This record gives sequence, C-alpha cells and structure tokens, in this order.
Amino acid sequence: MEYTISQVAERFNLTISQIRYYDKEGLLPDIKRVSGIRKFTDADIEVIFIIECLKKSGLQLKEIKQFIEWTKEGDKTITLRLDFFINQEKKILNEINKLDKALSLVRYKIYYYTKAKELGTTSLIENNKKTYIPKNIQKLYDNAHK
Amino acid sequence: MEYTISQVAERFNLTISQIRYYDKEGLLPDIKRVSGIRKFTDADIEVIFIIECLKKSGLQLKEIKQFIEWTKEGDKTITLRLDFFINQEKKILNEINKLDKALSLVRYKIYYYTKAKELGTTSLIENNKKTYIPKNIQKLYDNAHK
DNA sequence: ATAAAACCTAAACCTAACTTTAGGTCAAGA
DNA sequence: TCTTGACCTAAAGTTAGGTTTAGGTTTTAT
Repeated sequence: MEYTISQVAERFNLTISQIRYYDKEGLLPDIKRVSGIRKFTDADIEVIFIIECLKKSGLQLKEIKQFIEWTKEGDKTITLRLDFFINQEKKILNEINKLDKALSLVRYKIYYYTKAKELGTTSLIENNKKTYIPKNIQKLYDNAHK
Repeated sequence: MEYTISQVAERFNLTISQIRYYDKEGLLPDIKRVSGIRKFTDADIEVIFIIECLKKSGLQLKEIKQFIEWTKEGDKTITLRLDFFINQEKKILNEINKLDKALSLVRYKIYYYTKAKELGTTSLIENNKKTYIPKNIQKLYDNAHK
C-alpha cells in the first residue's frame, strides 16, 4: 500500500507540516516521490511509528535521527543501537518514577482540596498549616537527589 | 530558617537564573529582600517544591502560575483548584500509560538487537523482516487512538 | 475544460523556557 | 581597605520543534 501525506498525518495524529519537518530534518528514509509528491510505503509508516514511540519517551528529534543514521550504516552499528535502547529503557523507567512521585503530590492535593471544599475554607485544615505537605511526600522528594 | 538563592538552587537542582526567572514570571510569592537580596523562607521552599512537582508532571509554567494565583485569591477558588488537580491526575496517568507503551517497544528492540549482536547481523532475524514490529506492540499503538 | 482540493518549497515567524551578557551593588575575609 | 565572591537587573540571545505565509504545481471531480 501507498499513502499520501495527509493519510499518514491522520493515522499518527500529526500535522502535515510536522511530517514535512521530520523529512526535512532527515528523520525519514528517502520517501518515494511521484512528480514531486510523497508516497509513503508501509516501511515508511513503520519508521514513523518508531519515531513517535521514541518521541513519547522523551527523546529529542536529533537523538532519534542519530539512531536512524546508525540503522542506515548497517551491522557495524548494532552494538551502538543496542546500547541506545538499553539506555532508553533506563530513562523511561526514571521518567515513570518521577511521574509516580508527582502523582502522590497531586493525590494529596485532591484530598486536601476535597476537604477544603466540604469545609468551605482552607483555613480550618491541619491546624492552619495551609500548605503542609505530608512527610511521606516530602520524603519522596528528598530521595530524588540521592 | 532563611536561604540564599544559591542554596535554594542547589537544593532543587535548579540554576540560579531559573529561580530568578520563575520569580520574574510571577510563580513565586513575594520573596523577602534584604537590601535587594532575596531571602527564601521555608514557606517559599515549599512553593518551589510544588512548582517542581507540577513541572515534572508536564505542566507549563503559565498553568502553574494560574494555580498560584488562585491560591492567592483565597477560598472562592477552592473548587477551581480541586478541579485543577483532578485534571492533573488524569494527565499524569495518561502520561504514564504512554511511557508504558514506549517501554514495550524499547524492550522489544533490546531483545531484537541482543539477538542481532549474537548473530553479528540483523539480516538473519525474522525471515529478513528487519524492522518487524510484533503484533502486540502494534496493537498498543492502534489502541492509542481510540 | 476548469475549478477546487491536495500537494510542493523556501523562508519567515512563533513560543516556551531558559541562558548569556553587561554593568552594577553588597558582604565577608585577609 | 581592598578585593573577591555572591548577589542584583534588564535586555538580548538561544534552542527545539514546530507553524505560517507566499507563491507555485498536480490531481481530481464536475
């Protein structure tokens, strides 16, 4: 199958100019053209899928480009590519960890403001310590620097 | 206790100019000054802690500022603040979900390149379908749009 | 045959979140 | 006292990841 740029955009929930931008930045392999117009193959779609995954996991476009260039260079970059993904796994786990901590604070705040809403005021909560953050959440933060 | 800007920077792993920038952008409450020099109190530290948490969870500074302004406006914004955090909880859960999916791809790639490294080439894997993405990972992606 | 819709490029513009620079004040130790 | 290091402001510069604009082809539907 072949796809137009707008079909690809819709499928990945990207804008057309985003895809053209990725192409310009060298993230996409050589896309086939018919009288100047891009025709995307299933293999191209797969590359975009990987780009999107890596983007979601917090990588910059130039880092993703590096990986794509290694791919083009063939078997001699296998180890580099393996290390790239091993490193990426760590980063993602770290990121999830941070989000878990942020979630704790947010949930504490939900509890706090639910209580405040019932009382109609924040001033009666926790002996007037309005912005008190519970020890277990503070601790989460402190540990983040060790 | 009172702290200088560099002490605060170190504690939160921020740069001094970042803190000044937050101050300029109105994210910090009125910081005490002694002959022009900022003196941070424990209450100020707590605000910065919350800012950092919200930043980690993907919020923009102007959204965080909005919350801080609501805080200043007092009890009439309790419901707004509660909704803000309820919404933020959803966003974080969503973000974690995306990261989990990215993690699946990354782990598949680790498996793939580990195999490739053993063989010394990618060309012998999966019947020459070099960039094949397993069905269960494809499915993860497809579901992302429903 | 023609008009609208979809495609193209190059280049200028945009925003967030900083950093850097330039020039100056303040505090502490030798 | 002096000088060194930490602080200050305002304003310009930077980077990523785009979008917008302007002007021009190509394809498709009527």
